[in-house]
Amino acid sequence: MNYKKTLNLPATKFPMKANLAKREPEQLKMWNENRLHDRIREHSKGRDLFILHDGPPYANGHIHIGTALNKILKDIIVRSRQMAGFDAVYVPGWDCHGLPIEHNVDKELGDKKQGMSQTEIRRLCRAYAEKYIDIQREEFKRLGVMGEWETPYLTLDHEYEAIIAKELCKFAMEGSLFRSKKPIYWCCDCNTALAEAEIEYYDQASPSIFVRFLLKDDLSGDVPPLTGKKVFVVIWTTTPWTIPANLAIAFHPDFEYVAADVGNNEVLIMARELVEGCMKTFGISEFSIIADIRAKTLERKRCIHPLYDRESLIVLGNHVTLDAGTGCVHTAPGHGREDYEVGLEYGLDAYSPVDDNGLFTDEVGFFNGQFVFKANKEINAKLQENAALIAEEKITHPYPHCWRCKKPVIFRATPQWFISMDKTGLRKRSLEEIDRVQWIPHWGRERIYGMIENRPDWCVSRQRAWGVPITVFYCDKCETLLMNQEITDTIFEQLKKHGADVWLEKDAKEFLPDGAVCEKCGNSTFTKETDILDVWFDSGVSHAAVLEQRENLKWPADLYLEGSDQHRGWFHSSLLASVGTRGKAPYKGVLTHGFVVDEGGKKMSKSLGNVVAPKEVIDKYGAEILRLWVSATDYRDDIRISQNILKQLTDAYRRIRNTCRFILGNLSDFDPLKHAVHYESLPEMDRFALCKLAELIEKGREAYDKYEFHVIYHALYNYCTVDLSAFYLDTLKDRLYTSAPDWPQRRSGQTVMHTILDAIVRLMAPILPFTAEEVWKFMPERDGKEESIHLTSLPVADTAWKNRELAERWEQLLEVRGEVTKSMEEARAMKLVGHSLDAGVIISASSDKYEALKSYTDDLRAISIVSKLSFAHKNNEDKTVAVGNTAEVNETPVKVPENGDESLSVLVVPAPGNKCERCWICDPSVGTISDHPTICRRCRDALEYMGGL
RNA sequence: GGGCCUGUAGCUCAGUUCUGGUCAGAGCGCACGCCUGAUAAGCGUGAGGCCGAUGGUUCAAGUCCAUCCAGGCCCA
Repeated sequence: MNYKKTLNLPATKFPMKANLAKREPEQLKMWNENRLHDRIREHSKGRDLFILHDGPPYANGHIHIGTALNKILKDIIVRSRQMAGFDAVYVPGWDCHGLPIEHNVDKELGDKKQGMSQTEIRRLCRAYAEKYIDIQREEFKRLGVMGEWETPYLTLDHEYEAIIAKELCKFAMEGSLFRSKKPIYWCCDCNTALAEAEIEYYDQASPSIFVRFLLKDDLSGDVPPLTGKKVFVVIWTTTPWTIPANLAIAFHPDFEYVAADVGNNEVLIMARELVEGCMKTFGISEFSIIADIRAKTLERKRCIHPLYDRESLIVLGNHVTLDAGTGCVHTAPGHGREDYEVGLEYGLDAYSPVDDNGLFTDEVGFFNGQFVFKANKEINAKLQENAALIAEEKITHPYPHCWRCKKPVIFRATPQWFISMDKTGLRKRSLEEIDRVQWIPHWGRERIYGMIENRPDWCVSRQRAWGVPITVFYCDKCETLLMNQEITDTIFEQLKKHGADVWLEKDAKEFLPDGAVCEKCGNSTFTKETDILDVWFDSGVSHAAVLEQRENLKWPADLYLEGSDQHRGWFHSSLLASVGTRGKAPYKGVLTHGFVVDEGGKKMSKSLGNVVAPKEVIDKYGAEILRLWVSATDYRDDIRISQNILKQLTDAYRRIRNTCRFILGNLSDFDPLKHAVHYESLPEMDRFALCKLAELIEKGREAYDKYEFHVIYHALYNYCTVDLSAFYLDTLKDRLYTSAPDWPQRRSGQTVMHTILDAIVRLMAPILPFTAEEVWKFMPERDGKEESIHLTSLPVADTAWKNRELAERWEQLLEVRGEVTKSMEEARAMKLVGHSLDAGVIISASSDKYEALKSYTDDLRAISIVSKLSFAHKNNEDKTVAVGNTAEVNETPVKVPENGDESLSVLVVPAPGNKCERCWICDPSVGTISDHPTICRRCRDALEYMGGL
């Protein structure tokens, strides 16, 4: 007789091989056809909302591993909150305006751009953005990210553009929007402003000049050795043409400065460290240091400009270095970024007497109308004439050039629009709001607080084409801003209807009420601003354009989740945009993740060749592996990825998958309604398994709540490996396979396995949505079984399952099992046994242990998976073993192992009796059954019960 | 150069704050062995770390302090 056929071996069509790269797209298709997302929305109507507001990725290029990480994290959160009982609506978005798109369109156009209208270029930019939105949308969907992909929010939507304008108008009406000069990169040849990204550095020869400024204020009070001397401060510059715009000289507050007497009653002030070198350059061999001067002493003292009858203020700034020059830095706030910054602190004007073509204006007198670079020579001559030029050389250094025409660019102050941080208390209110937000990790608070505390006013204007215009008017005569509710409403309606292009196409008067006059000077003609807005303003108002607009969302959001760089970016601009107009932060919580780096912790770069593309991972392993990777790491730090790490994750995935598969195989004949065994009737071991499951569920739920997914990954994985595969399921096999199908010990095991699988599949669903769904479909049908795992909820642990006393008892049994397996290994090494069922075990225990364990003899035998297990008393004095009934053993004991636990030792012997052909357990009853001489009594009973006899 | 953060076995993570002492752990991987009734599976045993480095505080430091090194993000 073929007894194998009488066993209940696992049977399932659930494939062992995941074949994710192929199966995932099919699953996606199916979800799409079944309108799963819509069903989930309907299903959760009326629940509390949980809103994770999507930070819009930039609609340019394919997604990279960092974008994938971000979106998967969001998806895990949305799915887990959904399954925790919320209505978690996720509306993805895209950031569509801005320089990179315009720049790429520019590049594609080349010379064709000449003669094209602003509107035509904008149309191309729009098409470009839309193209990449479609590409990225598919890429995100492929990751298994669920959301309203059919109706995402786009910053280029007409309504969104209208809201951008409307929010800006609020700032204008409130009085925090103002116009002021600020230096920017400017190409005199292309006649255009340039962004940082459009600058290319090439080496260039420049003049290098040292100029002395006569100190106007008398310093002899503070520094007596200077009494009666002519004191000069010496500066160095490579752009003589900015000397006419000099308004200050900057000193470092911490450097040491000295006064060097160079004879002729003249004294030069420079940084001590640079004196020697400079004097050589100047050709001055005879000099003596006559005083040390602290920078603080010089602060706010005044020098006389070498060319004009004007003062130059001495200021302090940390940007001053000792790398070159004199340690006293020529400062023209209209022509340098740091100059501008330090100028702001001292209330200096961003003076820039240069026009769009790079020609000096008539303000500068002598050089009026000259091109700045050409004027260098003449300026030097003039300085020479005024005895201010101490030295003149040539220097080759990297200098910024225009990306398009490759000509050197200049830094030049032009009028820009700003949102003031302090005029209306925006800074103060924002700082207060920061403390009302939950920052995860907690240090996010320090980071953004420091930034808001120290940042300058927000420059919101850009001189570009692809963006939302700054929809304001200012008086032609006095430049006063004109803005009121009526104008705001008109602008909003116009943009909502026609998009932002309408601002360029229509005349100013179409937006202005009849008879509008400047409230300051009464003039009735106005300039329509044509600058566009900083794209950070676009995305910064998403709370208004999305959260407030859509009925299924709410304001403020529960959570914003982006990389930690967004403390400076979106979290920052969103906070300002919201506090400035609503007085409150647009989010209750902000979660940040780190950046993806390689296995060595180095950032990814093409040159290092360590870039991992999401597509490659998906094609090779599947999106589930990428998702598992996201869940496995503590994303608050940098996140490492490598082939090695992915390999490990595929192993882990297989283990989880196989565990599910094994359970499914053993549930093939299980109907939960008919066969489930009540908790009270379960054997202790099964109740212990449920106790472990309860621990897992609680840990998992708590971890989801705290967004600590790596805790779930580890808990789930360890549970599958340690608690299930290596213990419970392995032990259960005998019961499942050899019992008659309906025997209670088998149904008990199935009941518990079904409960376990139901729980772990729910627990993994937010992380592994594809696999969870696949398993779900193979699970036994029952009344009320949802059609999709994603329509269910997270598992709940029955309070009855938690039984500490029982758990402690069984942890002890597991320890004994550990002793047995150790001893088994020694017996194996001696070739005494192979399969553990070949062995019998005699455990010698001290009296207390003996009493505690004796009644668990059968359980211990089962969990040790040996054929026979018996107990003997142990004599602690002489460490000899008294085997109770040696007749059972038949063979000479091999060894008394020196176990770590002195009170317990294990003796492994060949199992008594013959091996049952059916259940493989050695038992004396084998051979005693006349019709079935190769099986044991238990198997005979099973066969009889099944009607096989 | 400044701000914020990170550094425990080959890998992924526990343990690290307020609350210093039985705290050096888990799983994987690896090595060796077993099984062939989860089989492109399953089980067992074992080896692996001077807790980034150096100083300090303390009776006692992975845990507190300082400095340094390496790395990340954001600024300059």
